[in-house]
Amino acid sequence: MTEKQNQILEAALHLFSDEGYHATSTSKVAKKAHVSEGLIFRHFNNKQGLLDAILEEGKRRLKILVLPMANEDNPRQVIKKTLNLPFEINETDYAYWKLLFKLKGTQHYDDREQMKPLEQALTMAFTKLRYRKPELETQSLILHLDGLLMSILNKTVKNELEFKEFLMNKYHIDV
Amino acid sequence: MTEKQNQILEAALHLFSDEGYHATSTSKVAKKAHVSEGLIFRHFNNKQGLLDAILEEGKRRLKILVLPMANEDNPRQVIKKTLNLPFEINETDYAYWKLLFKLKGTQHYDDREQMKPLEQALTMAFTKLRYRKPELETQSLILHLDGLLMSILNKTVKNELEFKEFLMNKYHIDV
Amino acid sequence: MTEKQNQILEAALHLFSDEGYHATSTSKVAKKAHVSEGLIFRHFNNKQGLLDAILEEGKRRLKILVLPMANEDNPRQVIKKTLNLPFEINETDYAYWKLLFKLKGTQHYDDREQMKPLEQALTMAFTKLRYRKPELETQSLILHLDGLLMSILNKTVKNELEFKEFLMNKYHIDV
Amino acid sequence: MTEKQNQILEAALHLFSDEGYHATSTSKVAKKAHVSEGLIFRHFNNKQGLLDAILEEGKRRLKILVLPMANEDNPRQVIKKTLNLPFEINETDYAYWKLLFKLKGTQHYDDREQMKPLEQALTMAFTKLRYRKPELETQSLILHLDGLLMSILNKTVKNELEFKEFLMNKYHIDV
DNA sequence: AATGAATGAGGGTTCATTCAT
DNA sequence: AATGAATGAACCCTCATTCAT
Repeated sequence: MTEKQNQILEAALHLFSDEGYHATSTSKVAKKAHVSEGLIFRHFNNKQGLLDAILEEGKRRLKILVLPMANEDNPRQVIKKTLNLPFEINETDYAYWKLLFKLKGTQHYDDREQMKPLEQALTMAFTKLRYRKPELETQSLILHLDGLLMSILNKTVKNELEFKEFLMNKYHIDV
Repeated sequence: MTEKQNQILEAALHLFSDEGYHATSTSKVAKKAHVSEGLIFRHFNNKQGLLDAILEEGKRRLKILVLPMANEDNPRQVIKKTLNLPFEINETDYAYWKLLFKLKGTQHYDDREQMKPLEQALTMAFTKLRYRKPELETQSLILHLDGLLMSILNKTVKNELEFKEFLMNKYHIDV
Repeated sequence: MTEKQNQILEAALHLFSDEGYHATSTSKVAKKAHVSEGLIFRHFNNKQGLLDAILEEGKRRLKILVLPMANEDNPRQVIKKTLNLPFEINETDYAYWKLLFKLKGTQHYDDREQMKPLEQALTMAFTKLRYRKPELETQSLILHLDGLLMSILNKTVKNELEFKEFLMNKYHIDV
Repeated sequence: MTEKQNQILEAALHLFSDEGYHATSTSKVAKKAHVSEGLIFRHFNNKQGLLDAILEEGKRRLKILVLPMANEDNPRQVIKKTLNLPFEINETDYAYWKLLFKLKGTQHYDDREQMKPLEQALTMAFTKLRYRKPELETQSLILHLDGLLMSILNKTVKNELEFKEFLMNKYHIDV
């Protein structure tokens, strides 16, 4: 992965995630990456190939993000870390998430595969904590997270900290 | 609103919501609506105008969807109806929601305005039911709903009925 | 067939036949036809479609060119008219022939179909004139014609009239 | 002439002659020659230079092909060898001829220079054989040959052997 | 109101060519 | 000599939009 390839990926990631895939022209990407337009096609074949490369990298990052939960034994810690996730998202991951949400339902990209370990960890945690329906509990928490994340990405959440505390309380977790 | 105008709006709604605004050309819309391309511009000025008209209609529908909750006095009924919302979505509204989710973060369309009545109704309900933090409870429920709706629109929900029951139980509501 | 469509076809015919299909850009065609580039694609779908339309018209013209021979009973007249063909080619047909020769071996365009009537007429004529091997005689004459035509199109023939007379003599035909 | 230069020339020859000069990209040539694209330009300056080199080699080969006729004293042998020419073309020369026919009328390449010796030999032969118009006879035979060659290159000749015999007979030559 | 021909800007992509290594 | 990254112009084509009818 050369320097210029990274510039292209970075520029494309931000443009795609801000304005959308179809609304972003390859020439805009080239300009933002300070690179000739032709270079994009030399390295990624075509625009879709560029998107694919970005999504592949996104998968990698998502896997890493989910790792701490999968490796955690303490059930309350699993839930706590999960709830913390949307609030501790960093600059670059931020863009990946935004892009993923935008592509949902159009591109054939399935993030559930990456989510599997998280689901399993959560179900295990809820089981240990003797919740009555651990699978549904997991499903519910993940949907909650999805909505929350989307809301954070669109900057429509006001009282972040207070709300996080509230969620923790719901699952009887000390902050 | 003439017959042809409706054909255009309908065609555009489904194309925009399925493939996305930028991925849909006005010529595709015209073809699907069995109408000349020029007519779109006569009636809606430009492509953005077409989208605006659709969103306006979406607002109207959203308002109607939210009405039953705003008019309900019984707090448990408010919550119940709210939770039922994503499971009872009809064919056409379906497309509107999908479109709205796709536009989130790009188009300057604020659906919170339409959601206000629902928020108020829920906060009122949670207050009546003596929840400790009614506002946060409302926020949480709405995020939950958002995630759920998105998941339904992308057809990634399996056990719909069971899950609905589970949610109702969370809020101590009989089905 | 509108006026502008004709302008496009004409411009393309001459450019394709002078410089070659691949060496001619659609923008050059548009410029020469005093027409916007987009119009080419509206009317002919794509560049290949433009070529196809030209070839179709070429077929039509070729058919007409061959008609007099097919309808002639007098065998010597058949041969005479055939030999006259390459010398009496008009301005526009000229371009068609040139194009056809350039496409030979690349494009899947078979002009033999159009040549069939000529072949039959010639074979009939040679039979009537009691040539020993009429089919081979026909084949030979047509190849001769091909070479001659190609040479004329490339302007490498000097003594046209004298040469025509010579050919006529070969087949014992009075000029 | 290094090994790689030859690979390039060979690859280019076949691609140019099969698909045409303009339809063949330098990258395709590089790939087929198992050579980097840059090398083409180091050795041949530019694409046109590559074509020129091929044509130069073609001239050389044409000269050799024509040599036996120029050196032949027996007039019937001159004609016989000439008529045999298109039927005995070898694999590589095949490609050269095909390319030459494709370039006719576009590139400024004059093969008549190379044909001169053949023309002279033929004219001499026809003179010796007391044909009435040796020059025209030569011209006719060469055109015939051209048409025949083109037809062979495009694989539209069926009964090669029979036809060759027929031609020989025309010039009273025993096979 | 409605059509569809026509436009010109911009789309993604390929091209011949250059340059640092 | 040889590579392959990099360029920018040009390629074919699609787009939103306008206009005459």
